[in-house]
Amino acid sequence: MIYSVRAGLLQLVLNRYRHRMARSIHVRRPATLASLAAELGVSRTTVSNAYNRPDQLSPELRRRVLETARRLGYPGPDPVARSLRTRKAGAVGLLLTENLSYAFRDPAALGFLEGLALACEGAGQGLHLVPVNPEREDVAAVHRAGVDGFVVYSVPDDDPHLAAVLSRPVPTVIADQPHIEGVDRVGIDDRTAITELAQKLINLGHRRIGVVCMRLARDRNDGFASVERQQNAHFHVQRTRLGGLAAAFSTVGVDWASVPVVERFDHSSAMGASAAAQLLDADSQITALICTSDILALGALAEAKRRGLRVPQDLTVTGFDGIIEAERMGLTTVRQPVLEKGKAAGRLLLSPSERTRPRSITLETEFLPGTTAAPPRTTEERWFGP
Amino acid sequence: MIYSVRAGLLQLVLNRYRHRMARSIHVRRPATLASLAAELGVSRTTVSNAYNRPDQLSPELRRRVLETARRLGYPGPDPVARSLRTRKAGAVGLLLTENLSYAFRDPAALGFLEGLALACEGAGQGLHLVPVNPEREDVAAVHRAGVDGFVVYSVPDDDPHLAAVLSRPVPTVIADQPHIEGVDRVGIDDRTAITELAQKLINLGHRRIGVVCMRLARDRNDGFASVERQQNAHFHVQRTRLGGLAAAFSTVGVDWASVPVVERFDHSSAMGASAAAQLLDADSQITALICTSDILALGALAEAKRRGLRVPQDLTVTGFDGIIEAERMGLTTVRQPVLEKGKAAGRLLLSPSERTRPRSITLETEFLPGTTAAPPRTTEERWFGP
DNA sequence: CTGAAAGCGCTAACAG
DNA sequence: CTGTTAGCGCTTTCAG
Repeated sequence: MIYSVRAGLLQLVLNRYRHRMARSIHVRRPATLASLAAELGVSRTTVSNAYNRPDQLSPELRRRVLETARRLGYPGPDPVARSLRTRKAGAVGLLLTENLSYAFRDPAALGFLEGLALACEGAGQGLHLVPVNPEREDVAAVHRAGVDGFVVYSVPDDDPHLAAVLSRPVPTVIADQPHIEGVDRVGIDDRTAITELAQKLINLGHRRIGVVCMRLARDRNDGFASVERQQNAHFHVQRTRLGGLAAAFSTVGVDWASVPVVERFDHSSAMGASAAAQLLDADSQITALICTSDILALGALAEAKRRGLRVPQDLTVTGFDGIIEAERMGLTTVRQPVLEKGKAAGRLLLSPSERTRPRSITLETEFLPGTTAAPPRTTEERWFGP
Repeated sequence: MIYSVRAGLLQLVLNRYRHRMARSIHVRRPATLASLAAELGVSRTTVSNAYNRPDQLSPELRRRVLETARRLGYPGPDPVARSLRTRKAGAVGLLLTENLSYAFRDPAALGFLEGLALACEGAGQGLHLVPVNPEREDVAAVHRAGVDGFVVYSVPDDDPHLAAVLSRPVPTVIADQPHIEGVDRVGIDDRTAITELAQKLINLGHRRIGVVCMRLARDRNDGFASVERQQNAHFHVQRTRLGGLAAAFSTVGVDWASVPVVERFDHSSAMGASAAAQLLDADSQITALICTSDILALGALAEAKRRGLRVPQDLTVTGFDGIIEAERMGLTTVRQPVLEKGKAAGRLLLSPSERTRPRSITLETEFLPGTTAAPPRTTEERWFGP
């Protein structure tokens, strides 16, 4: 069986290797490029060339070098030493706000990650996920990362990890937030996108609204957010979306200070549901719930259902992002091209960075009408039916 | 506003930094630990200590060092040089079969990734995703990765990247497949799990079955898989599951050679659907479709629906993995703890590797009855209704 | 096609 | 608490 043969071969290679290692550990001298050269009686350059520039030596000699390498258990040039010498690590670092694992839960972050991975793959670059332990502020991990550049995905303005990244002498691209002058950026026009959405609701007649948003700062505040807190939010995206809503609704006479905005630290649909509940409990006359993300909106939808409120007849709910699940549910939302965003970030970082930096890429968003927005019911309808 | 103040500060730091860089690029001599020491009139050790062992020098001197560093635009010890010296990269490499981006599509792979990321995070280690361009066999990326160890996730027996990983003198853990003697491993007992599932179907009375499986080798074969191909499959997991099914059904007199097994190269529910169609077209008397993954099973479910076949009354469908979507659909399947698997892989790699290697961790699986399996209809029922 | 020289930037003993 | 000494393992001109 072919399989057996191949597996057997692999096993063989492996055993031989382990054997060498066991010995080298003992001898305390794992083969190195220099020792290999010595053994062969050639210069280090030649051995190096055997690996990196096959055309720089005779096939015969190259064969001999490689053969001897195998015999001595030399695993090829050490990547770290090579990186030090060439000043190239062959990898880009990725910094995320949350636990690494958070990114694997949020569809929008996942889309971004996929796009970025695609770009890296295309360029043969590794993707180094920087471990950010949310408990202790372990900025050290940023300094330890051997990478040629960083992509920073959606962090607060005052993130210490971001500061650490910027202090490193490598190119950096920030996705979404924060906006920092002089640093390459890729994102969307949050202001325009949220304004369009707000206008739709305004046109439908909504004036009494409630807002559910993501965390506004690094401190946890699961509850109402004052106007001041909104304006001082450390997350550019949330700040802009709230600001856009405020501006839009103000034009039709809504006093923003009277609009309840509920914030949630953790980004999950369960939090969206509890936030919606808090809003509805505080003011049962609310006709529309505007959520700054689809995840939260999905939770709001669930809460509405739990209360027996029909959407959109009794309550309008909107989201933001355009994740597949939202689309499947017919959520009224704004779609942003997350995959493209990731690719663009990668391209920006890996492209031959001309001296024309900083560069900024703003991707298009699209309003998705969905089926969860409708004109508000009048008070009468509320009591006596449509 | 606090925000403005902080943002302003960051901006300041940044500008100063860019300024230095612009200059250093010109001078062609970015500050280094040595130059900093010279400037300060102290030894390199002292500067190094200022960063790595704060308790080894007076607070005052340390302050001076750090202050001068800032002034000179010294970004702190170069991570690559440090890695070369300390022989620690502070990161683990992850090798996946497919495009990096594939992992972000498959819920099972994603769960594994999350678990692994969690483990790395906990240990303050970075996670270096190795770029595997499926087109060209770019084994070089494996050699270029500056990591302290590798986790290999579910690759074929003869994967050249795996061979490259094993040739590197760092610890390695293989998740799922292949099984290689002498290499640490974490996985499940596929044989037992699939046997339990097969037994359930057998007990329900199924004898005429069809099987949908994932790719069996590195070459594309979207169609029926001969028994020989099944036995020679280069993917241990698929080989074992098919083998388990064959053994179980043979005990009740089913001739495995007569059981149609359809293979699909790409792992998607669309492929599951087309495979199911192929099976049903070939033999309309099939009473149960056994799929070796939930993704494929979900597709089979869709195809059954498309044909107006009721599940489980007209057709039994089973999966494998226990992804959330499958659970939501009530799929009869086997759940495996993917998150735990990832964590275990990370722990295994990062734990103080005693000389008791190789180690192997086998995680428990759980049969999920679901609602997509039922006794087959008799031929009479098929024609005349229940 | 091959070799000699010159570090890349840093840390780790081990003495003071 | 501070400095001296020695490389980590490799690539890269620049000559032969």
